[in-house]
Amino acid sequence: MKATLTGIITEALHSVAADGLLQESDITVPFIELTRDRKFGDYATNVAMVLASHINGNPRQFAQALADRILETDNGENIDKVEIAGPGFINITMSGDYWVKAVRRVLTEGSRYADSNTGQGKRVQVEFVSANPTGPLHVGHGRGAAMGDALANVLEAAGFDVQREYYINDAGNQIENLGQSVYARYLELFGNQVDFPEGGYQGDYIKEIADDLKATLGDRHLHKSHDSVVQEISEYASHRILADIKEDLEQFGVRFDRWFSEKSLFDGNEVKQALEEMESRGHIYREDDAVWFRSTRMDDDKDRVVIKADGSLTYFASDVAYHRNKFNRGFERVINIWGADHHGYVDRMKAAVVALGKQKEDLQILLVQFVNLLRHGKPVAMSTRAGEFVTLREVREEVGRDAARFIFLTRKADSKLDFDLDLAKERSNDNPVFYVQYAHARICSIIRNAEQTGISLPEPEDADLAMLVLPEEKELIRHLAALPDVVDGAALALEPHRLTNYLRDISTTLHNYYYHHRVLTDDADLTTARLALVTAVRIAVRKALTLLGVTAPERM
RNA sequence: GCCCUCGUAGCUCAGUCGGAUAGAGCACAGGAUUCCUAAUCCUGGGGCCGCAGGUUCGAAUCCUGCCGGGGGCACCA
Repeated sequence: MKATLTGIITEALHSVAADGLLQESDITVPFIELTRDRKFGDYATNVAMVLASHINGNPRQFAQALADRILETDNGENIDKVEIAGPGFINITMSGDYWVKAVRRVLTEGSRYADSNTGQGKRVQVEFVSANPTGPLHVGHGRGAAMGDALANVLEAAGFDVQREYYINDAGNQIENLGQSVYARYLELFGNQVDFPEGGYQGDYIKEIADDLKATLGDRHLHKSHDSVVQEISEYASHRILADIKEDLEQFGVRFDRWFSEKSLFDGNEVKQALEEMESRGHIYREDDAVWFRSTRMDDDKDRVVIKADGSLTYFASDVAYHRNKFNRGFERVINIWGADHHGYVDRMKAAVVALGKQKEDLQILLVQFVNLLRHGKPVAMSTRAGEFVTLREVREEVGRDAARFIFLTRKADSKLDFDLDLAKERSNDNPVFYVQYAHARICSIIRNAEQTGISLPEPEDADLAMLVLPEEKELIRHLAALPDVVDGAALALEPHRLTNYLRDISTTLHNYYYHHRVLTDDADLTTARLALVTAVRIAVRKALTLLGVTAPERM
């Protein structure tokens, strides 16, 4: 809806420029915001002040001239009133007709409401979770999963062509380490005394895998050579863990378009090709028997080794190959969601992307901060090393998928998150998930009651929406009209948490309205209008919840 | 030591491209239900936006320095 206003103001600016008050070339897209205080009207723009340095005379005078043109341009169609305030704000009050159209649009567009073409079909890849298949997903991965999935949804709604990908680190030493760990536990099951590998995986799940190995294969592995056994067990264990990860993510409502294997990069010789490309572009040198990437040229702290002195490749080398592969697949933008512990990796990865001929901005890296789990108000101790951690599965089974996803998305990625397990389970207004879902269920309940008494949901054009004159109704409509901007903003800023804030706000407004006014009244026309309004609110709430990957229950 | 990041109400946090009197939830205090779900609503107190400079008509927001929390600094994965 704001687009209408943007168009009007832009046209008015050109008109003012034609009068000689402004250079045509100084015109930019005007910034318009929904006012936070109704006494400033519905929308406000600061263009007059922004352009202050380009005009003769003071901003207020310029604002007045522009205000006149705005009214002229609109010709009474959408705008009621334009006022100049403060240092040169232009406050605009929209007409009742404008708001009627806003509601009607929600009803007409339904689940497509708030979708936009901002992304213009640009191909974007979102890579997230990508946990090593060496252990179960923990809570931190859950936050990354919720974040990546919601972000992908939001980008899709904003008109981007999105692909969701999980990168499987199935080629490194950690897989071997996993195999060694399982092998050690396996030997123990046959009474053999073994030294558990240093830095091996400690969790109970390792013993479970060893148990299963014994159950299915008996002592077969006891008699093979150490190396071949470890390789076999590594593969078995990592496949099994990956299957569990996939199962977890599915239960969590997160799906991927592609599971990309690191090993495939080696099999396809792509790591070597990537390094050759970097070399041909002049970013590689040799020193101390190792091969280096001159990443300092691209703002990194220090140069990075890609081939070690012993001839083996670094983990970073395959990451370079992976990112080269991504861009070769035609993605214009690549977004990685990493745990905050990968912080130190950002600069070198961006350097690599630049070295491969892309722009620094083509790769965006979102660092997701740690989750601080609380039980009875106290932090739950976690240590991945010692195998003491709360898994995503445990949290999901305890608090439910909706609560977990919603809470993970209440904060922006780079701030730490307190996750109160007790609160997440609570069925009270303290629990934001229930609060929002209840708003949706409440509307559904009203609609059910209406249908039971023979009132059917109105068609958008049948309701006389001009009857919605209460301040609370106007507030609801303003929230409805804001959703497209919230979705676009969340997509462009990569901040899905804006939607959780939005949901809380519109839910508060709905609960307030519900408490003070009845939807189903004795006045048939008024009832129809109010039913149309709450139906529109239901559409908006459901849309926002869906983008976050949270269900919108019809009854609770 | 160097780099990144955060610092906003007692607590947890929003704050859109730099705008008008900085917002919300929790907690605390008080109140609301003959009627569509009380999993709800209303009212209230609460602030040196870490500190100091700078840029600007205007700074929580941008720049510099300092203080404090967190993270990162491998020929580890």
